[in-house]
Amino acid sequence: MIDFSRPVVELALDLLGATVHHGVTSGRVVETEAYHDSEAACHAHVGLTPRTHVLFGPPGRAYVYRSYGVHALLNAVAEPEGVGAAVLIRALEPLEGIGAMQARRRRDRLEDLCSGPGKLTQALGIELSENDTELASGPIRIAPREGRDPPPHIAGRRVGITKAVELHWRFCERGSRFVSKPWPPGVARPR
DNA sequence: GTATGGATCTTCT
DNA sequence: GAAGATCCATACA
Repeated sequence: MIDFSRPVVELALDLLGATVHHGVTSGRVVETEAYHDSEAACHAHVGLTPRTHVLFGPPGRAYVYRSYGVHALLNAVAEPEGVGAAVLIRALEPLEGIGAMQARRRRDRLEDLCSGPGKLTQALGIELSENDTELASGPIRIAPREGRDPPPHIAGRRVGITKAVELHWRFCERGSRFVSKPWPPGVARPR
């Protein structure tokens, strides 16, 4: 089992290589970002609101919210209840249900299916109604990776934020073709 | 190949 | 009324 109550940066590393299942589709996590209420980029930084109460709730639940009015983004709530923290799942390597993903995404290339936080929710069919569901028993499930240690990875700046950009809380599996872009400055793109 | 702007909605000012 | 943890089509080099 994954211990979602761990410190959020540790959990972000723990989720690299884990598998996300939803319906007939699944994918291997190759990119994550950590968010914590102590830093300004986190939604929970503003405190407890109707939007952020899931982040402050018990660990191991899904926080799904709408981004830019268009996309659903999937997070795993971390740290003990009362702390607002979550790991954003930013990219997956498609494993099962690839035909369904291709149909939902209207794209054929595997690299175009889950290489971004809005893309993977579309590919897996994850919706806002699944906000605040249990990751152990709900529609979205996350299975731990094989092996104890995280795969080789690169830490860098988080993407698409303007606050707390100095924190290197983004983790990419080294060498994966399925991570999102752009790459953070100063990090060579693997191929 | 890079650059730009539109879509569209929840939250907070 | 503005901003935002994004993606994609289009324009141009």
